[in-house]
Amino acid sequence: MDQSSILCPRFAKAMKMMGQRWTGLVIYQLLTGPQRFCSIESSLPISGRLLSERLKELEQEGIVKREVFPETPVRIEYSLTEKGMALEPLLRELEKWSQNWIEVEN
Amino acid sequence: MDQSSILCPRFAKAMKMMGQRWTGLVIYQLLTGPQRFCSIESSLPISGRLLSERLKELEQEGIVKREVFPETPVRIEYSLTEKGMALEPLLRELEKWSQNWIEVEN
DNA sequence: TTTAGTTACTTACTTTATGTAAGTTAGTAT
DNA sequence: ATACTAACTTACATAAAGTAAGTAACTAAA
Repeated sequence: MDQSSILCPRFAKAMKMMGQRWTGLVIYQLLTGPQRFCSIESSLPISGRLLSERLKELEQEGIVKREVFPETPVRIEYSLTEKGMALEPLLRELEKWSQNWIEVEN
Repeated sequence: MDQSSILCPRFAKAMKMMGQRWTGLVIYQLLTGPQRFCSIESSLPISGRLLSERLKELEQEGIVKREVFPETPVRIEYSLTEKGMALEPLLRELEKWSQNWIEVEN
């Protein structure tokens, strides 16, 4: 478990983030536009507990922006920052790959 | 936890795979060419236990190919299949994104 | 002919992450 | 007061990951 070749720390960090359950799908969902908590929650098979956790992490990374609208009941919108938007090509590549190489069923 | 919009099952499956710890890094490492177990193990901070598990999963998905050379001691080489190679653009996108948007330290 | 060395794994066990469900907070509306 | 809503939290069970030691098959050295 000692590394002989050095992994680029930026790349390793990005991998650690994207290689976390739900992160990619949450960002993918936000590519369709700003959305509130319950909307993301119902578009993915993720629980509120984890969605809350992931959104917090993504906000800290500067990938997601959280905006509070003091309406009734309160509306909170999540959207992608420029850094988050920059992930679109990556997600489109995964989309393409999955269309070309994954068959469903199992 | 009910989905109102339907997630494409191919994309969801690809996400589940790539959004697993180490999967992306193992494939990234194999992009540099066929390699044996101990070589991958020492190039990433992954343990033998998990590397063995991931390689088995990737082999089952048809992303990685395992070849046994009955030398002394036995040599086993892992390489990417065509399906695995097709993930290169995706990994290059992540590489680019990380160079542009991630700063190291923390 | 014991002893040690090599690669490629397994097994056993601990810690961390995730899944599930119920509960909380703040602000109306009835 | 009671109920309703959105957005979370908390508590607890299960699954996945981390760590370290062990195994199998073979060779090479003492």
